Amino acid sequence: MTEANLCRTDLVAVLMTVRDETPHILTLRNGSSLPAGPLKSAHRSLQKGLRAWVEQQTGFHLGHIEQLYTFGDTQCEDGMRLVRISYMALTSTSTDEGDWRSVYDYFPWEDRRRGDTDVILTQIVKHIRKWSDGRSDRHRRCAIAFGLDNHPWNDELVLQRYELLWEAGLVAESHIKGEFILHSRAMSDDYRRVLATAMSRIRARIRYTPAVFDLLPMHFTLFQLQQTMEALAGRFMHKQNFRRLVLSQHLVSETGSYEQAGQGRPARLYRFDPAGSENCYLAGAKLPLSPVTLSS
Amino acid sequence: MTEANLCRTDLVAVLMTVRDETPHILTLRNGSSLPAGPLKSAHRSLQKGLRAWVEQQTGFHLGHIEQLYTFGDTQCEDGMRLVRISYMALTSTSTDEGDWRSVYDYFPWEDRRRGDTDVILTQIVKHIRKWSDGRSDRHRRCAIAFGLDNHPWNDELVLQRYELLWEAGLVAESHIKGEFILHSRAMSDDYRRVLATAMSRIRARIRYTPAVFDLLPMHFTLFQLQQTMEALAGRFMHKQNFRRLVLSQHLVSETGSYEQAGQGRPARLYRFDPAGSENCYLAGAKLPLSPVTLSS
DNA sequence: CCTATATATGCTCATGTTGAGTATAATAAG
DNA sequence: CTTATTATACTCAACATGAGCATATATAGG
Repeated sequence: MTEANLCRTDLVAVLMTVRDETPHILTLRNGSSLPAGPLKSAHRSLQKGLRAWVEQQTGFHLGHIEQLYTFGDTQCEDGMRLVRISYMALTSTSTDEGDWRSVYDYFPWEDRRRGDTDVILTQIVKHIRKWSDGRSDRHRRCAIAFGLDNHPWNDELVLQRYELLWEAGLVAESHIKGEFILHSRAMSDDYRRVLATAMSRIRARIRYTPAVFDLLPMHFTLFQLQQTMEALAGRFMHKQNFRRLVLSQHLVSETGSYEQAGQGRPARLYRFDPAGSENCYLAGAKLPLSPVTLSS
Repeated sequence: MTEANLCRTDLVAVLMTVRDETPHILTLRNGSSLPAGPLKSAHRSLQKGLRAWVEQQTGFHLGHIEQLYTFGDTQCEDGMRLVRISYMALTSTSTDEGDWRSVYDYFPWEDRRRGDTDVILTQIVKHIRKWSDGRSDRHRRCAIAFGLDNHPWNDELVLQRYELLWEAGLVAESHIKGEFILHSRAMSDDYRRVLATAMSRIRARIRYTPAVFDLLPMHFTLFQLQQTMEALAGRFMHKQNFRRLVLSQHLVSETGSYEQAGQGRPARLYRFDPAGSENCYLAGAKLPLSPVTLSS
């Protein structure tokens, strides 16, 4: 009964930072792999183990760490199952060391800030429509994922989009060989799916947790904050409204000093204010709850 | 280097349903354990393996299945690490078979619909204030988790609350022996933490995915839907506004028939409408994004 | 010094969403 | 017929959001 539950277990890390207004990840083997290694039993929790392992290997200080997903689909040569536990870790440390690559090399269709992304998407739509032709379930999934038929573009659906492209044979990793492969960087061992999971997760996280601040220096301008959000979301935001939103939540407080002037009026510098972070529900519980209060 | 990554791997399932306006879970060993078993290598993906395993063991049809978290803290007798991959599964099948128990037996403080929950919470606050006395970080965590100091009660923080109680030595499973233990049902092997994770997750899920409908029969009234949500959230909702919200999202469509009248005016019966489910962001992306549309 | 340009910041306003009710409709029980 | 009970419809103030205009403060070039 219990002889079958021995598995090889690996940790996989998506180490993310934002530089040059673009999210970057640490890669290995010429961009085709993510940092991964066997689970050592030295640490009490997996999370602590991962932190220690990555910090030791890379020398970076890690901010927010989050477990993503545990994959068990892979079979080893020896017939044993390989379980891979994936994590996302954020860092603001930017070094030239290590092979950092833009996330959008792997998902060019996810950066809606570039004007030419529409060209890629038009291409995708053409092929994916062919794949979903006559299958209403596929058609609906595509419409929702890619924002067709009056559906809005939902930037959090990175994983759904990647899986559709995989199913339709439009990426190199796919199990079927389509006659057309999208121009984008591939990865081995399904690591690109792990990366898609990470992007979905971070795009969701920045909305209602203060996770972005782990990607910023101690002091920053509101526009730097905005640009970091934009880099992750792959979308432009309305500058004045972004200010209003952030300031109204008291997520940041003024440092009193100003940015080293470049062009134009110098911007105020702010720091993250943890005291306001519990209000960081930019989105949030919109159920029509009746109020509940407890007298402390 | 690779000799250390052999682990025992177990699947753990939180099988949830709602009956009698209360969320229930399937338990074992007199309520002290959850269904768990070794990972068999028969199935291609973990998710499919779990579904087959639970459906075979229990005979229930499972709706929404979701991976919760992978725990690696446990050490076996033989020195090998035990990795436990936990899942939540929803079912609307209600049978008398199996040892189903109310979730609120394990977390009485989470059901804010009962008037006497305030008594429990007052008790908790008394002890937890003592524990956090003079430690501002602890004080802040408690305030946010338990809705003190003008913080609103956030029903999604089930796990945070449980972990605080655990740290403070107020639950039986705790590593430290407090002089006071809260009246609530305990579990072995940290299963209660898994359950807390599941409750946190489902309370988040019902807000912006149509997961609730997996807990309802095919046809239902709006008030049944509301009561199911209330059971999970542990909160009462405003009836008229709940209707408005659900109907405005086109999440349901009328069946044309009416409930078998009990008291009062008979209620219309509805069914879930998957066509509207992509609008199920009751909460959602409230970033001030600039609009993006793609001409299909 | 004056002007053009660039950026930051402040403010307005129409529209939509939410919280908290009041009002009305349709049934059962007495 | 009256009352109790539940379902459903509608109102209204407060607040949040999307979109844009207006002003402030810097640099660069004449």
